[in-house]
Amino acid sequence: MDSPKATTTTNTISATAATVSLSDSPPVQESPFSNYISNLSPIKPVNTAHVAHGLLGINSPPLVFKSPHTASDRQIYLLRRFQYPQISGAETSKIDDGSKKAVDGLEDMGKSSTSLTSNLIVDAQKSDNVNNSEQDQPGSSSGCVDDYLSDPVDADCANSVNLVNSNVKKSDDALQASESNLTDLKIVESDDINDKGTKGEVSQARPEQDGEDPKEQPTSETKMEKIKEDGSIAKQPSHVCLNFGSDLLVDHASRQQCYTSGAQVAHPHEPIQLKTYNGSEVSQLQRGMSRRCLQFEQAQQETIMDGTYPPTPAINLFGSISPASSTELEILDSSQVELTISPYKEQTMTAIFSADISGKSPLAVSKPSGIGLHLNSIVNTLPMGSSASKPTMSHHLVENKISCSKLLNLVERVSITAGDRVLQTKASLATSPATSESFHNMEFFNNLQPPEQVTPHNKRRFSSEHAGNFEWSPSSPKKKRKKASSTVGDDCKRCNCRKTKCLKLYCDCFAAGIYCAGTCACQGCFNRPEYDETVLETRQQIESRNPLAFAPKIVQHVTEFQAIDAEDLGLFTPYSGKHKTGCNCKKSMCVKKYCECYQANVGCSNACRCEGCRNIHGRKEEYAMTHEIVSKRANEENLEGMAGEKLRMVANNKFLHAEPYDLRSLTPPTPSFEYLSHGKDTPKSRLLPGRYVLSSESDFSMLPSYAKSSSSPSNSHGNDMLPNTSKTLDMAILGQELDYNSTEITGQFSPQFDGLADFSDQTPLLNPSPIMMASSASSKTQDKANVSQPQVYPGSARLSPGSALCWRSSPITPMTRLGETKNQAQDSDCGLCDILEDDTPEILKDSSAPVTSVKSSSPNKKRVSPPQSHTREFQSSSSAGLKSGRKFILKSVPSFPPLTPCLDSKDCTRKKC
DNA sequence: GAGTTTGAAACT
DNA sequence: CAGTTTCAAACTC
Repeated sequence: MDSPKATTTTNTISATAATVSLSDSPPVQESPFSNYISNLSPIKPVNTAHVAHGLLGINSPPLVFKSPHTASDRQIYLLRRFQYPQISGAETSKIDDGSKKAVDGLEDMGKSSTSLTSNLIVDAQKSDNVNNSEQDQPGSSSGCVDDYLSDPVDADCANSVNLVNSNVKKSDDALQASESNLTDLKIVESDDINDKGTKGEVSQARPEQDGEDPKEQPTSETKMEKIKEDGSIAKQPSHVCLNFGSDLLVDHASRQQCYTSGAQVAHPHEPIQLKTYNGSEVSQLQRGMSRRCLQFEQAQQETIMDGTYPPTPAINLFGSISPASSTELEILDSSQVELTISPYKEQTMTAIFSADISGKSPLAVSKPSGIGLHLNSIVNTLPMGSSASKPTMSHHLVENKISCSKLLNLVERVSITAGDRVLQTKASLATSPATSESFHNMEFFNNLQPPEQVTPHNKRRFSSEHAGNFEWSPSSPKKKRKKASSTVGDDCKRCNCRKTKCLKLYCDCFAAGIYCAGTCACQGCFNRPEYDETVLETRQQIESRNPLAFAPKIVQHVTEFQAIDAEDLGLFTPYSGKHKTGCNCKKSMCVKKYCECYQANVGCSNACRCEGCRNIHGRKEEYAMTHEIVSKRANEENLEGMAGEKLRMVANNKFLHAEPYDLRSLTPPTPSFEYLSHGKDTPKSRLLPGRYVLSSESDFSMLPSYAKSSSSPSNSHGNDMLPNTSKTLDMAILGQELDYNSTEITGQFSPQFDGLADFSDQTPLLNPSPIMMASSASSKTQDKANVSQPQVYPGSARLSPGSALCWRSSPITPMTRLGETKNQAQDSDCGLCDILEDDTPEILKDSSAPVTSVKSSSPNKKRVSPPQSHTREFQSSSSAGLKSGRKFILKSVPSFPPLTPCLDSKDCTRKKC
């Protein structure tokens, strides 16, 4: 290394970077150094502006639209040049003349970028998602260098991306090539530094980097490090971002990156947008990080695009997909992701992001095609293989969270919200703080993915559908065949349809509102984005016949939390969920996957017409029993008027998430427990509790995916009142429900509960995620689950409101609904109630009304009227009242006394009875 | 991997 | 609404 030169150059560079950062982030370090540098380089101001552009640019279709940024970019570019030479070491002098040499630098950049990209690509390939995104981009911009030139910002981004990727991924090769790239990297770093300036603390970078990328740096990194040191800025951020991006596929990655700043992959398109949004918001938290992410992402995209794989090669993953479509899809996904992410992430994050996302979404919205997010599938998957689906979700979440936490300290929040898994993942990450986050992320992903092969999943999820069917169909029929197994990791379903063209409910994908993916072995599949119209039409037809056709079959009572925990523990908590329509098994005795209840890990309920039911998750008989018991309790409690108090409590928002847990623990004592214990398996005991006490919880859990987020908002209403919260959640969750609910509500819990629930499901939630976001992304635990699921769909659903794919999520107007949801709170409540009914109906219904089948009894009405009135009074604002009525009763028992005392007393009383 | 079984979805 | 057929997954060998 040219120590002297390098140092000087580095200093200058760092100074410039610092200045830039300063401009961006006012408070950033103003060391004499930076000042000096600032004085030296007039460019600084430009950079700052530039940065801003970059961020902004990110928002918009990233790479593709470069022109706008040119001016600022160029300036940056110049800076880069400076850095570039510096980085190279030999060319320190260039730094000063960087502007002059800009052209050369660009060329070099291009080369380096290409080399880097190639390297990166390799690494990226590791992270399929990243690659995919990148590839897509390439298609758009064939010439990296040119692109850079045209858009300095992009170039920077690309460079940064490359650097980041290299660092993060440790694709050593990339780094080597990066010498030339180093300049780029430096530029990026400078940006990072700027960001870091504020985040100096966060930057763990160096150590990590060094450790991570011993190879990489030979020159560039070392220089970079020096620069960073000089600037006292850590490079890590960039690295982090890279890492995240890679892991996260397109959407998630980008978003995550922004948030976490760690995402390696950075999906060119979406990520950028995300970053921009995030950046703006995040800026508050950590401007530097966000910016970096954004820039990096862009850069990556561009670099990827430009660099090595520009056009065709990139196609590898998505190649089949049309670039435009892919981009659009990605965008959509990103939007979705954002939504989902937000929920996953902490509320704070979510709140901010959600807002941003919403803003972004528009962009994404551009494309309705997307879609596919399979709320249904998700829902189904959760129950089915909660573990499987969750993992994926958790992964994303975790990743996102992780990055965020590190950067934003969101981790804690995440950990809280997230289930054990998240925590674990975080822990793992945390464990090796020194190591680059990217590493962690990488490892993390690897670990996570391995089981199910993240790449495929991710692909599906992210760009999923797009790529999916097209070229990917590598999956052997077996895979497809094994939905269950397949579902494991992915939430995605695989079908093997031959005659239905995947346009009937026979097709799991279609039924789940998801487009068939490449992993599907279907023949003559029309369930693809390409045939959106056909799909939508078909869906409409089916829905016309059966409005609930696409509604989730299973209403979950169990909270995701439970599921997650159970999974972690190896326990399977079953679910308090139940099959809406019930099964009709005659030979399988509900102990095989032929039985939808069993398949969903749900016990059979009154709705089932099965013969010789032996469902380990809960027998039909038991269900009835528990139902009765519950109903009785509820009635008693209701009578007591506990509900009223509880409602008040809820209003206070005192009880919230915690309660559910507590309730669970508490609830056990309740008769239901006993019953359950009888029931079948120990697990049941839990289940039952979940159903009863949890009813509220269960609601959460069920809703969680969608509603959970809402729960947070609902919190205000009063989480404590499980019912209330559940209601609110439900509301939020089911945008559709809201609509339906409203109608139903008016009707007061008309017997349609099932229908309602179904509606919620059916009606495309628009996007649970959006709802979640809007509602409140707060619910932590739920958020996780929710997030995971939502993420998948959100994008697809959103874009194509019409797209039935998302119907559950009700992609249609998630955002609007959100707002609506609140207003419609009442409606939502109804919807919630419906859901709840489905979920809790048993209990609640029983409690409130006869144990018999929900529909027949229309339990809602019974209870609802009285309690509702109360609830309404209390919570005039929200419609929760209706549901609250039911739930209140149930919940009231546990929640009240919160818990122990009351429960005990109650239990005792009950037992006595 | 092929064939059978099963139950939901679709049809009449 | 009930019965039958069709379908694809789940299961078995």
